[in-house]
Amino acid sequence: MVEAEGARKPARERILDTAAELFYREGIRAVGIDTIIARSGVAKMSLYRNFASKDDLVCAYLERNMVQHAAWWDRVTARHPGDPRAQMKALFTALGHWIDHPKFQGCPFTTAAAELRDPANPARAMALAHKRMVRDRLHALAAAAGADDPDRLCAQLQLLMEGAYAAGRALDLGPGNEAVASAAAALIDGACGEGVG
Amino acid sequence: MVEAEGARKPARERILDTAAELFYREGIRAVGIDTIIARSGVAKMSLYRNFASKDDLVCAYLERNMVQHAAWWDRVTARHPGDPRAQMKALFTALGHWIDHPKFQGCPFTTAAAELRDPANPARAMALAHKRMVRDRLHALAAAAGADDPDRLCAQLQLLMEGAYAAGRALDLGPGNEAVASAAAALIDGACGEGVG
DNA sequence: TGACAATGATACAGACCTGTCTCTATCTTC
DNA sequence: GAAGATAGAGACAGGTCTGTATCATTGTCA
Repeated sequence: MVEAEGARKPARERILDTAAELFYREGIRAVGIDTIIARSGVAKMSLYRNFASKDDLVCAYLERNMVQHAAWWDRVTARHPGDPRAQMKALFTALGHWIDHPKFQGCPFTTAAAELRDPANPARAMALAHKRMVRDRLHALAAAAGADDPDRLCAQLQLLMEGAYAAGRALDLGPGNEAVASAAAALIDGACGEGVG
Repeated sequence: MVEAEGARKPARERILDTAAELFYREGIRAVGIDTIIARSGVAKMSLYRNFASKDDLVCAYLERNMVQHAAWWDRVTARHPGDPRAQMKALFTALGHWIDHPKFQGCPFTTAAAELRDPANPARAMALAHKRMVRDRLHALAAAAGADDPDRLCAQLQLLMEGAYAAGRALDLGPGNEAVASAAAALIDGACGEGVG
């Protein structure tokens, strides 16, 4: 049950690691199965024994990203227990830092939805479901912070969040972190009353 | 020199019309040459006689979108001559309406950049150049409106703009127009002083 | 009528992509 | 050592994609 430290990872993990890196950096459609197996040093049949299809692998990639995103969210908000206003601001400050990271390539879910337009695609459905989950968590924070209109603040903040992802990926807007955090603070303070900071 | 009204459009225009519709609705990589020629009722050689390659056709598609976008921008700002603050607000109000249109599928430039990751791709370069042009126009408006920090306001507004494009395309955020316009107004008024409306 | 340009139709080459099949090698567990 | 699970190697089928080549057709203008 205990994995030895130096042991080689099982094929499934190596495939998923490689696929995640390539899908994120180069795009889902741009990365073929052959590239993934070559880069992960795995036989093609090992891939198809672990994943039913490329679509299935893409779903596993998004699934893992959802877990990582939820952990990131929890980690950031945990720094301000019981203070939803500070939690929201901290999320956008952290987002501003993240989009400046050299490996940043935009939101993997937004990108996946942009690449996979077929409404029947399960990976697309996962991406949209993730966005709804983010909206719900944002809405809960907005309501807990006592916003005059939680619906409006939630929508405004999600617009800002998507904008930060898009701007950080494709644009050269300079250091975007300051604009992200300051815009979020302006919207939050405007919606919750200036009283508490 | 005068085109007859009922005359059939030349092949080049028919190809570009069809390609623009399909590229925008279904994505660039998802639409093949064969689909474009079948839908536009054109021979394959007519396409390759007018465009050197698919990449060239994609560039022509983006080029035409740049012209249309500039015309849209001019049309909206012309409604408030000499009033840069009202011009900025009007742009975001119009953007909010546009993203609710049933045919809206996001920003064609952002989507193109998401689909075409190769830095050497000329279409990608065009998309990024367009974003820089938008930034410059926004910055000019922010400065003319007397913003305390035009750089910051410009960056904030472009984040919001990209967010509106992303949210309208892939998400079901409900009527986003109100959130777009209200967030823009809050940021603009906060940066320019509440005095003038 | 005849020349010329633009266009349609269609076959084809070469590359790439997903997914399957077969055979072999290794590793664990008894 | 034997059995069974896991994985590597590589050929292959069937489809799609871009781009080229060939030949027939239409429309225009003189």
